[in-house]
Amino acid sequence: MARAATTADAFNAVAEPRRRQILDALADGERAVNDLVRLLGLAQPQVSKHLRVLREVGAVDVRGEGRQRLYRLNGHALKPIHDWVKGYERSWSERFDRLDEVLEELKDKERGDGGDDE
Amino acid sequence: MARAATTADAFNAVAEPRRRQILDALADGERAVNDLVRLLGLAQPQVSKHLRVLREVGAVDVRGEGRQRLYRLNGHALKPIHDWVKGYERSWSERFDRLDEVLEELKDKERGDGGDDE
DNA sequence: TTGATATATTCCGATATGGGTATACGATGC
DNA sequence: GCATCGTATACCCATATCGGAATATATCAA
Repeated sequence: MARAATTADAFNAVAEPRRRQILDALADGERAVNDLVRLLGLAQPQVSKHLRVLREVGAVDVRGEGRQRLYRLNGHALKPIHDWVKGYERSWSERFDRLDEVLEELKDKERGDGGDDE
Repeated sequence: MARAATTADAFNAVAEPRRRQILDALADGERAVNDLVRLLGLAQPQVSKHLRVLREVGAVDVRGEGRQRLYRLNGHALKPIHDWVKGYERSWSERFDRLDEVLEELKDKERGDGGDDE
């Protein structure tokens, strides 16, 4: 138990730049493995291995077509990432800066009125 | 060159569940290390190490206060993640489903007219 | 059947990683 | 100065992971 599993979820799958490249390449449609090999300039086994990881977290689907294996993006698996990181959007979005100020003011007011719990 | 660097960017920093927990814990304000230790139920050295990674990718800032080290969230470092994953939002958002249909129709039409390249 | 093409799997070696434990370092208090 | 608290670092170990090369598997062609 020296190291927690890593490639088991979308966050880890996507932590690898090559895998993000693969997903990006699949963004505009299905692609065969060799197609990706050419696009990414990686060795074929490496690509297959990355695709396996992406498959295991559900980020891509496969479909056999003759001797080819066509991979297709399944962005649904990325939703958890989006959901998580969205919570931090306020940290960089000016749109939220103003909102934060307002919330602060409200909190102050509540405290002044009769805020108690917590 | 057997393995690419991993913890060097925000994607990797955040791939580790504990580190996400730490960020989540910092969401509502500065916290001292021991505070996080208690909150996460991890050993102190582990927490310090995770904090180091988060610091190195800029996801947290530190401030010395007496013998304490107060860590504060810096969500700005997470923006690249948000930006990247946002591009895939259409994959799960129904709001985009209809748009995709329309685009498909347009593509079909173009092909019928005089589509050629690729 | 044999051969070629497309892809997946296996084995290997190098390295990064995370947890555990001990220890070093810095600030504070006595 | 010495003890203590809060935190960071060093060291070790087990394992995961990546890339590379070789090989296995599947499909199609002749």
